[in-house]
Amino acid sequence: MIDKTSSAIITPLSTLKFSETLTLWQKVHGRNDLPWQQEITPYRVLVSELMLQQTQVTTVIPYFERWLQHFPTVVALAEASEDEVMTQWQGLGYYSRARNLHKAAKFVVNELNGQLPDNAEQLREVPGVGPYTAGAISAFAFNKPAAIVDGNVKRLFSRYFGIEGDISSAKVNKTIWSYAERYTPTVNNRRYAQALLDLGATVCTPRSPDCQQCPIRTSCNAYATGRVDILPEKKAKKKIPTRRGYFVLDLTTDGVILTQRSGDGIWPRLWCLPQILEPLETASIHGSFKHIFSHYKLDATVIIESAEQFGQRIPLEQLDNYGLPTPIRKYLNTLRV
DNA sequence: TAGGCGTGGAA
DNA sequence: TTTCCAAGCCT
Repeated sequence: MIDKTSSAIITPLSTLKFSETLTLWQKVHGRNDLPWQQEITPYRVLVSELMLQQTQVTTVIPYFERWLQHFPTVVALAEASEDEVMTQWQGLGYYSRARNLHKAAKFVVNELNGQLPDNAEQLREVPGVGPYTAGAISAFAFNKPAAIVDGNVKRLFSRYFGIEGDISSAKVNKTIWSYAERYTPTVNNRRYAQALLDLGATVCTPRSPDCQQCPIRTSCNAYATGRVDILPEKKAKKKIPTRRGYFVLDLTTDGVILTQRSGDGIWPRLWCLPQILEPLETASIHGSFKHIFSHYKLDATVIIESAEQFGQRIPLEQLDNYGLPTPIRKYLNTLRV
């Protein structure tokens, strides 16, 4: 006897059929020419995964290529200076990732005999490697069974299984991980993991998903119930505040005064114009710029003032050897013309 | 546990 | 112009 209430609800594919369908789809429609998918090594996967945290593929590609030129091996990275590391990372954002990657390289060389572990549990001990990245390295670098849950998987699974509730909540997160683990195949994990990300990034997109191209739409809960545009559920975002900032410009023919910021707050360990709380009444304004961070807007004023005591003078021609925040670099570049 | 932490591309 | 948000992690 068929239960009328449940017969209206779509039935998910079996775990085996699910992974097989996605894997076959990926082979034809997925991304298989990304730089970190060639000459696969644990180090290359580690670098790519740290760079890809909250950052789009097209943004990462040039940084990844340059990084591998400068730091070809995990040993080379472990032996590099912090300034070299920050210089190579400058412009990519979320700079704690750069320090974590540097720490990770030292950790691998000094504590792990130069070898990344192949399982998620041990990978979690590596600096900068969280639950997603641990699974990703296990699957991508070693082709081992490992669950991965990132923004793509959350969106894909919340729609496919019809999971309601705030997608950022701990409860829903736990539910998604549970599905992710249950549906992880025992073979072809590299391609299966790539399939999840590719499907989420190119078909099951946040806005205007292309359901007609989806290989699992006939068993998708959201598609069957007309909730593709409703799931995943997100709570309203708070408006970000605006903060005012004052930066000191002390420029002579010998160069500009820069100071290395602390490890706390925004732009940790990057070189920057000295920042002050309040300018003197007599200070003259050189210019201004605005910048938008993830959590606040910066309305910056650049003051002309002596700043010898705040930092060191650096010739403009040598700026490329220092890691500078993007808006500061852009501002200084306007002076060099 | 919720907020801090960048930047740029796309609609 | 505004808004969203992207292969998250750390504290």
